[in-house]
Amino acid sequence: MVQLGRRFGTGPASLAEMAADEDLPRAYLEQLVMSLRDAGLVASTRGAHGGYELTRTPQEIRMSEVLRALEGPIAPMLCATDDPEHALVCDRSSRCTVNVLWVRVRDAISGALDSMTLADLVPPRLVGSDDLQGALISS
Amino acid sequence: MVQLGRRFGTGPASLAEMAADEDLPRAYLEQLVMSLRDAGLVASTRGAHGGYELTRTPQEIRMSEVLRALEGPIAPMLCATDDPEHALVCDRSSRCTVNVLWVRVRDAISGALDSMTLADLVPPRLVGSDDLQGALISS
DNA sequence: CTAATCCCGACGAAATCACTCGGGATTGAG
DNA sequence: CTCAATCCCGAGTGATTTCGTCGGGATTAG
Repeated sequence: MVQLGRRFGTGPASLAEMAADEDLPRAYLEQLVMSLRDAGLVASTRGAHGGYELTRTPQEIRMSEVLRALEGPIAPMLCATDDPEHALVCDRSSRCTVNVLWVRVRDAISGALDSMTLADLVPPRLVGSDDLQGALISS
Repeated sequence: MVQLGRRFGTGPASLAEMAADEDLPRAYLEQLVMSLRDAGLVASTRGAHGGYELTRTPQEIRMSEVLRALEGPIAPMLCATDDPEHALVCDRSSRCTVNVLWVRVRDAISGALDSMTLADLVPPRLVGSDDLQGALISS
């Protein structure tokens, strides 16, 4: 996703390119990207010169969305999951008082993940190139 | 630990008792308790009528300590671990910008875990017993 | 002495993770 | 039209972790 964030606006990037850049096996990367596509975070273009690209700007993509797409609902424990669909009541729930702890932990994680967007992780362009002369002063 | 918190001050509890109360296999519970003992959270008494008990009051035991004892250092990823001993720099660290995210997540988890003590999870004694008549009004 | 209890190392089944494999479907370029 | 590039997708694999079992030794109260 950071890859795609960096290339945002320059057209689709193929799996082969990304795999080379990130030094990940192409077939594995494919699986990950399919999850991201299913979640609506990236769009694919099929056929020659196809590839993947973000469906929104990096600023608009919260890391919580990315993580949920890749790893499923945020849930430090089964009894404290994000997703009401998969809410699971364990058979100990009557006696068990620990659930409130996991809910707090989950909310802490969600908060941290919600507070960062993909843009926060896309490495800033290195200064020094001549098209950015005023950048240091103006920012 | 919640078990032991409830029994705090009433002498050691044996594995057999706790296993029955919590409906966990005794042999497995044993492993967990050994970790807690190694971490100094519980003390053991050997021999007949032996067992385990907390070494501090429930109020003095942070849940972060319990979790670290049972699950190891708090680390959503290897590159963002709590414990400087086991700090591991992954071979992608030069290109990878995601580390800051994991550090934030880790700190969020640590914060949540530090903010709760075992006492927060020990179920309050049920009211209605005659030695607590004024409790409802005074609280 | 003996029964209750902790101590401890080894083993095992099931789930998960990171990944591979093989082939089918779609599309742009020549 | 054809072909190469590319996405689509289900199935399989090996390492690791998790949750648990097993068997026996050491210690101590009664």
